[in-house]
Order: sequence, then C-alpha cells, then structure tokens
Amino acid sequence: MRKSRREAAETRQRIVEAASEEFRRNGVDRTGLSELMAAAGLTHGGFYKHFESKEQVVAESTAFCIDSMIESWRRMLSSAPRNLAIQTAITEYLSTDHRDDVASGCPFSALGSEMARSEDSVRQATTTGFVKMVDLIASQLGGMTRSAARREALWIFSTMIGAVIMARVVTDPEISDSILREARKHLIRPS
Amino acid sequence: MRKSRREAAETRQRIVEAASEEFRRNGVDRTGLSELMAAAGLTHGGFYKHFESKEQVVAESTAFCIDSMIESWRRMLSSAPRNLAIQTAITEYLSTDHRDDVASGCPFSALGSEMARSEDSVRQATTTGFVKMVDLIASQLGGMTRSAARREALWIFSTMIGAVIMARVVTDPEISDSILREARKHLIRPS
DNA sequence: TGTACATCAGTGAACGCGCGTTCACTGATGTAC
DNA sequence: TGTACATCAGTGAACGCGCGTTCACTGATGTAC
Repeated sequence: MRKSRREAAETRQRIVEAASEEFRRNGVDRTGLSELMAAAGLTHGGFYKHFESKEQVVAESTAFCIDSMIESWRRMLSSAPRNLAIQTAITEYLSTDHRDDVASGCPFSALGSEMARSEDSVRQATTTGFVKMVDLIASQLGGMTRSAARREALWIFSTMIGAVIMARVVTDPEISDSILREARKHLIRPS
Repeated sequence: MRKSRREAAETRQRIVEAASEEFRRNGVDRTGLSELMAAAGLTHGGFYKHFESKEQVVAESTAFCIDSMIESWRRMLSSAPRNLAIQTAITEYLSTDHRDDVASGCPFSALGSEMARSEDSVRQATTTGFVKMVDLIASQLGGMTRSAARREALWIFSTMIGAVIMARVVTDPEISDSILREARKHLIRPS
C-alpha cells in the first residue's frame, strides 16, 4: 500500500491541519493520536511514519495555524482601505463568530494557558508566531515610531486574546458578549 | 484509623488547597489524583471519602482559589489610599512576580483556555468568580455610573488576564516583560 | 523501455503505563444504652 | 461514667480503560541495471 511521495506529503499536511483543528477544539492533552489520525482519514498506526512524537505534531500544527492566521490577516488587511484595515481585523477577531468557532480560530486564545506549560519546542514555535502577529499589527499603526507601534501592538494583541479567552470561559452569554463589546470599544478607537 | 470530624474537615480543606495549587501549576488534565493527594500528605485511595469525582474537586478548588484571590485583593485595596488602591492591585497583578508564580496566582490566567473546555459545574464556578472579581474592580472606579464602571472593569480584568497569559507563553524574557509593562501603562492611567 | 528488487506509507494488533475509580481492610471515633 | 457496637477516614492493592508508542505485515512505488 505504499503511496507516492507526493501523496505522502499531502497526507502529512492533512494530518497537520486536522491536528491543528482538534487541538484547538479539545485541547492538546484531550486529543489522542487515534482521534487526530481519524480526523485526517487514517488509522493511528501510521502516525509515526510522519512524526517522531506527539510533541512534534503539536509544535508543527501550532506553527501551521499561526501562519494560517497571519495569512488570513494579511488578506483581510490588504482588502480594506488602509485607514480602516486594522479596525476591521480587530472587529473580526473580537466577534461572536470567532468566539464560537474555536477550531478554526486564533490558537493563542484557544490554547493560551496550555501553551504556557508546553515543551520548549512548542513554546518556541508559539513565540515566533506571536512576534510575527505583533509585527503585522504594528505595521498597521500610523502616527508613531516603529518601536512605539510594536509596543502598542504587544498590548493590543494580548488584550484581544484575553477578551476572547474570557468570553469563552464565562457561561452567561450576556457577559460574554459584553466582554467582546468592551474590548472592541477600547481597541478600535485607540486611546 | 478513623479521624475525628474536625480532622476530616481539615483534611478535606487541605486537599482542596493542594488541588488548587497543583491544577494551576500543571493544568487540570496533567494533575493526577495520586499527585494531588500526595501534595496534601495522603494516599490516593482516600480521595473518594471526600469527593464524588475529580470534576467535583476541580470545581471546588477553582471556586476556592478565586475566593482567595478576592480576599487578598480586598486586603490590598483596603490597605492602600483610596485613589491609588486599584493601581496598586493592577500593578501587582501585572508584575513579574505574579507571572513567575502560577501556583499561587490568578486561576483565570493559569487555566483560562482550559476552563473554556471544562464541564458545566466548573465553568459555572468560574463565571461566578469572574463576576465577583469584576464587581470588586468596578467598585474602585470613580467618576462614572455603576454600570459604566462594571463595563470598564470587564475590559480591565480580561486585559490583565490576557497579558499575564501571553507573558507566560512567550519564551523571550524581554518580550514577556514588555507585555506586562505595556499592559500596566495602558491600565494604570485609565484612558 | 522492461525487469527485479528495495523501499516505505499505511494497517491493525499489541506493548507498557498511568489514569480515575473501586474495594477489602484497619482501627480510632462516635453513638446508644 | 462505662461498655458494646456501628461508623467511617485513611491505606494500599486492584480494576478497566485509553493513551503514546512499537511492530509485523502488505503491496504499490521508486530505483538500479
């Protein structure tokens, strides 16, 4: 049943994508390799033909979904008028749609507190991705020096992450909506 | 080896406290009942003399450490001059000390994204605690209506949580410090 | 271009391990008289 | 107040289960000539 190199590479990519969704949906610890391989349409035994360990697929899938997020932000930013671009992106991030769609949303808000306890390889990938996102946000902030923009972006992004995390924790839908609304109010008209 | 009712109640409390620390340190899923009972100075077999399930101790220990946090905020707030009280509390929350001491710190920043996936009983306890914290912060904000203060507090607290979570995720200590510093700058002089 | 052999992606059973939970047991504490 | 019995906190072994990982096997793909 050997597959061609091309097919094998596609399979590997499929695993990474399925993993990134399952991890965001259920958390890393609660996602078994069987579950993850099933989501990619395979049986669990073949996992180690593509990865050395669970840790490796965690690191790779984290990097992958951060890159996807950056890609989609780039598209969003470039398709909106320059002066509204960042507001559009923030509004979308702080939307109820994003809150309710963990599996394809921002990995930092889906997994933030778990990432803090991850193995080094995962935290490394995460840090790289966080910095990329911060730089992307900073690039959209006018009227200040580059390093001021970077500092501002650091705050904007961690605020967004905190709001989405807490909006997902809270069981009361009104409070949840308020958390997002208040964050939008403060971030969209930058102080 | 039966213990007196008083001793048994003390033991139960000891388990709740040990659990709350272990859960914050290692995450709920990575903390076994044996580990948790050992931290309370007991063997694992006795766990079910005090609790019906792991879920129950998770809910109780979460409620417990939120209440502890509120208690310590109350003390901090009442011992500082009224106009500086909230700044003091925020500064402490956004300190490197708090970042580096997960096990006795804020449960929302330690477990936020995991809490979002918890069983209902845990999310319920969490929501109640979050609201209490928000009300406490709101009570310190002058110059606005009660409901405006509550909305402001919602944003302040989720921003604080996001900053501490990301400060713990990132491996680069300089970036980590910056995240806390920028959040302090924005929260301490309210916009 | 065709043939013979080596490679290896994917399967499904099996491994040891630690988990949450249960249980028989112990002996000090609580209760009834 | 003392005695006899029931209760139950805590112990440590055992349970089934699902996990991450390994392995023998299959057969299509890749390579060497």
